[in-house]
Amino acid sequence: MPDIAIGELAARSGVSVSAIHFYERKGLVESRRTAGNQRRFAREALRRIAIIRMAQQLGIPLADIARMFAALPEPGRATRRDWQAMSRRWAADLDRRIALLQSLRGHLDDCIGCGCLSLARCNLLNPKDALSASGTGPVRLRQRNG
Amino acid sequence: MPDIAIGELAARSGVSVSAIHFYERKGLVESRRTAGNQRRFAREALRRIAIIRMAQQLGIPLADIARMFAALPEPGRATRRDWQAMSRRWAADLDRRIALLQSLRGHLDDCIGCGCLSLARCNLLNPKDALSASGTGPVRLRQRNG
DNA sequence: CTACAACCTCAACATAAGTTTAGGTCAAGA
DNA sequence: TCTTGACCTAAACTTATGTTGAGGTTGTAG
Repeated sequence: MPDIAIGELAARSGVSVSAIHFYERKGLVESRRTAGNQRRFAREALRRIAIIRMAQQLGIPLADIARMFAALPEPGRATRRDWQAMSRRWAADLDRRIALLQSLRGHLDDCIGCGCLSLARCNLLNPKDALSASGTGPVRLRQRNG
Repeated sequence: MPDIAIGELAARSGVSVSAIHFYERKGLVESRRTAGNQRRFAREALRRIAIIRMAQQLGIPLADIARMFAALPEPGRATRRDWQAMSRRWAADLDRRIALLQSLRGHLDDCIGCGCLSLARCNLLNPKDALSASGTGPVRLRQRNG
């Protein structure tokens, strides 16, 4: 099974052709060209796109994914260990997100209890408690900013 | 304590003046005007913005928040029960999100195990398993789409 | 009365992640 | 050979969530 055309890659990976063009422009996937200037993708591209989609579900922006990919060794030469490292980093990220959501969820229970009618009483809306030390207003969690 | 000017609202709520302008254009907050055409906000605006920020942390788009607000009774007449209903809906949403991330997290563990070198073996990357019945490619979860 | 900060509107710009459109090329079958 | 579908590029458009800037007004302190 040789390289595949973009249409097939799109069909197999579940993303649109235009999205693949876009990913290529962003350096997320690579292709070689046929004599007639058509793209041909190695099977690796299929995995890359799968990883892109997965990472997006985790809320990771394409730029970050691109950086991760860039940190891999030569294209096509990524070792099992490399992919594992990537997975581990994402797992850690995920854990952080889950923890944040769960903390928020806990506050929301308080909120349901108080009916949110009193700024003074509501734990979630009132920034004047322990959690607000890091900024103005009800800044409780601030995802991805560096 | 009467109505407050936009600068003070910004300072107290922790969002920028331009963001408040923007929220107003989107119908998320309301204001009356002074003789000199300056905005004056009721205290309710403070709570509204707190709620907006909270909801954003939950990943809820402004349009959804606007719809929630629109579903409330007359502005300023929202009852405790109304806010509770809103909180409960958001809590449910949060629960769904948390469940999704956790499922993803579980798959990621498999992925770390397999090193992601084999599309055939990796549970997360391979769409050909039970979870993929609902579309092309590795569509595993599809947040907010209706 | 004069400064100056805070306010106003409107329009343009920014970023992410693509999609759409327009105009042209390539490959394969009838 | 002709047609059709897959492919190519480039640029414009889209949605969300604001920020920035230009140019003008208000309100308050000295």
